[in-house]
This record gives sequence, C-alpha cells and structure tokens, in this order.
Amino acid sequence: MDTPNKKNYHHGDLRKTLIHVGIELISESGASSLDLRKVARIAGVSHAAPYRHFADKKALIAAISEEGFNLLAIEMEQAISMKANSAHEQLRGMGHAYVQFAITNPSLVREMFSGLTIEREAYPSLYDISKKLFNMIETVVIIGQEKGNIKKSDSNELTCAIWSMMHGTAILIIENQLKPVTMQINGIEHITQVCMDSLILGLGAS
Amino acid sequence: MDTPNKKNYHHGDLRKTLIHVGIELISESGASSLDLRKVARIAGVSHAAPYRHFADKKALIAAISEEGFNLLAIEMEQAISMKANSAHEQLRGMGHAYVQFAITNPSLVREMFSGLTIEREAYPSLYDISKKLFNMIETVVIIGQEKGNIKKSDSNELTCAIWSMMHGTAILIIENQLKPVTMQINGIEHITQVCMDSLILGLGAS
DNA sequence: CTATTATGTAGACAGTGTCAACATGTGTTC
DNA sequence: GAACACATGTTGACACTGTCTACATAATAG
Repeated sequence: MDTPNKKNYHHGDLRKTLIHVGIELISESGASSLDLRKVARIAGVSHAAPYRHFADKKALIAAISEEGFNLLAIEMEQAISMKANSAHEQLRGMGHAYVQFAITNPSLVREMFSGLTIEREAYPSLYDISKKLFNMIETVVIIGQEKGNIKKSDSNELTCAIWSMMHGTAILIIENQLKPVTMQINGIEHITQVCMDSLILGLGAS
Repeated sequence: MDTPNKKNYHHGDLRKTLIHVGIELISESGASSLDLRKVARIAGVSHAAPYRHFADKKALIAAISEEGFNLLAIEMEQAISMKANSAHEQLRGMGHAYVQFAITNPSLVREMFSGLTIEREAYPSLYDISKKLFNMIETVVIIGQEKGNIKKSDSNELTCAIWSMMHGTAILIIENQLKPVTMQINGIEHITQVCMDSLILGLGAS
C-alpha cells in the first residue's frame, strides 16, 4: 500500500511508512521494545533516516499513539451509528467496540495509554484526538438524557464514568487480569456485557 | 532501612534492595526506562550483580510489580475494614483507595499493569497476588449480597465490573485523560466518587 | 580446616538511540 | 536551462545498555 514510488533516495512518504511499520512491530513484539533501527530497516531506509521526520523515539511513539486513537475513534463511531435508536444499546455497543479494539491491538492500546503519558501535553495533536473520543461519548450521553433514558446529572461526569468502565474492562482483559472469569472469547463478550450492564442498571439490589 | 549490614562483598539482602531501588527509579523517571546498571550502581554493587538474583531485567520488573500489588492490597484491605458496616461505603472506599494509590505511584501502577503482561503466567507469584486482590473485592460483594445491599447476580461477574470501574478511573486519571473534568485534586476525589456512584446506582433515569 | 556453594566483580560483546558530517535529489529563481 | 537552496537520506561515530563468561571472595557444611 505504501508504495515507495521513486527509485532510491527520497522514499515518497517515509513518515507515514515509519508509523505503520511501527504499529506492526509494536503488535508483534512488546511495546517497550520498539526498535527504531529495525523500523528503519523494514522501511528500507538507513538507521538515521527517521530523524528527518521525528525528533526522537518518543515522537514516533506519539505519532503511533495518535494513529491508534484515530483507528479507535473510527470503530467507536461505527458502533454508535449502528444502534442509533437506543442510548443503552449505544453504550453497550461502544463497550464492545472498545474492548474488541483492545483485544485486536493489545500492544498498541498499551502504548496509547502508557507510553509517554507524563508529557502528553507536549504532543498537542495526540491530546486533541483523545479529547475527540471523550466528546463522542458525551454526545451519546446528552442525546440519551434528552430522550429520558439517561439520568440528568452532569454529562461530563457521566462520560467519565462510562469511559472508565469501558477502559477498565478492556485493560483488565488484555492484561489477563480477569482470567478466572473470562476463559474463552465468549466469556469475554459476556463479561463486557456484564460490565456495561452493571453500569447502566447499577449494582444495588432491585 | 535496607542496611547493607556487612562491610563489602555480600551485600546482605541485595534482592530486596534491588527491588526497592527499582521502585524508586521507576517512580522518578519513566517506567520503560528502568536502567539495570543504574539500579546496581545505586545499590552499591557492580553492574552484573543483579544477575545473581534475577534472570534478566524482566524478572526484576516482575518482582517490582509483585511488590506493587502487595502495597496496593494493603491499602485496599485498610479501606475495606474502615467501613465495615456498609457494602456501598466499602465500594466507595475501595475506589478511593485504588485511585489514590495510582496517583501516588503512577509509574509503578503503569508497570504493574503493562510491563510484561503477555507472559504473566511465567511469574506465578505475581499472578497469585493479583488473584488475591480479586478475591478481596469479591468478599465485599458476597457479604453485601447477604446483607441485601448488592444484587444477587454472579459475584465473580460483579467483581469484574467493580474492578474494571476502579481500574479504568485510576488509569484515565493518571494518564491525564480526564483532564478537562478533573483539574484539581478535589476534582479527582469528586470524579472518583461519581464513577463509583454511577456503578452502584446505575446510569438509568430514575 | 578444607571444600563447596552462594554471591559479587571485571571485562567483553552485540545492539541501541542519537548526533554530526556528508551526499543526493527537488524545486526555485534569474 | 543553469545555479542555487532546501529537504531528505546515508555513513560513521559515540556513549550507553542488557547480558554472557571467567574470575574472586565470603559463608557454610563436612
């Protein structure tokens, strides 16, 4: 897909290629072991070429994370639009999409949320895209509130609760922390449903 | 505290010292940049000494994670016993303890949940201690169910939902992902409360 | 006391991120 | 179209890292 369209020098769009090779490598080996020189090798350029496009390794990881958020946002958007007529169904669909994305790209998700987070503000476009995700969720909440299916507390706060539940479920699953409960794929879908339903309906005795 | 009790050779309890130095270093710099040689240097031994106690860097990280889970378990236990008369209060207390621990030790928590998770089963004692945490939560659930304050679904599943909410809240906070909503410390305590209450009471319009 | 074992040291090696100096295309301006 | 500046890519170097092997020393068992 990323055609190195010229003959030798001047790769075409090396920046984009490096990001995608990086995603590939992160998916295969672990995340912390992302190897800049290997990325360059696979992209077919010399070991110092990436420095023409990224200030350092962290900058490449930031770009990779940003691409990850973009991919996740696409999945979420699709999940939301598939169940347009019920807020509760939208919430469940979002949860499934989020967890499914994490299972499909565990190392990428790990890096998106733990790579260089201390200095997240140093990468504004990364910050922006994650804010966009927040807004997507909040929109669902607000519409649900208007239709009377979601209670009318502060929509910002409810969005935090929803994102927290989705994220916690996804992370604990990919980190094998819920192993005793979620042995098979089926168990994973089921437990995701349980988590989202617990949030929607509450834990209290009815 | 960790007194190198002999004069030179034979450090005393190097293993424990390495773990604690490692926790210190991880807390200061990032997690992924844990430097084995630096750990050895600070512990006052040669760069190869750690290899008498840990097979490789991953093994040290596993030991550090394990210690982290131990510390977290202590905090949780305390939070649970402080509110012994109400299951809902116990849940809120656990949430606060979990989030507070993550805020106090962000890099450690990051490493506990994303360091070497793919091969978690290669470190059985690490797996055991995290299972212990799961059981602590489940005990609260079961007792709450007996008292009629928590609904009587599968306690394993409810435990997953609770842990997911606590974990998601903690991670999103330390990763600055809820920034717009949680500017100050006060906001953090508040949003933790909101998340736990949303789970306890549900999102639905009442 | 001596021999074995546990623990620590010294030195080497390949591999990594990063930098500086150089090379080669691309595009602009007269 | 020629001369130039700029963007992009290459080579070689450097300090540093994880890890291995061979050696040194302390603790302990017989």
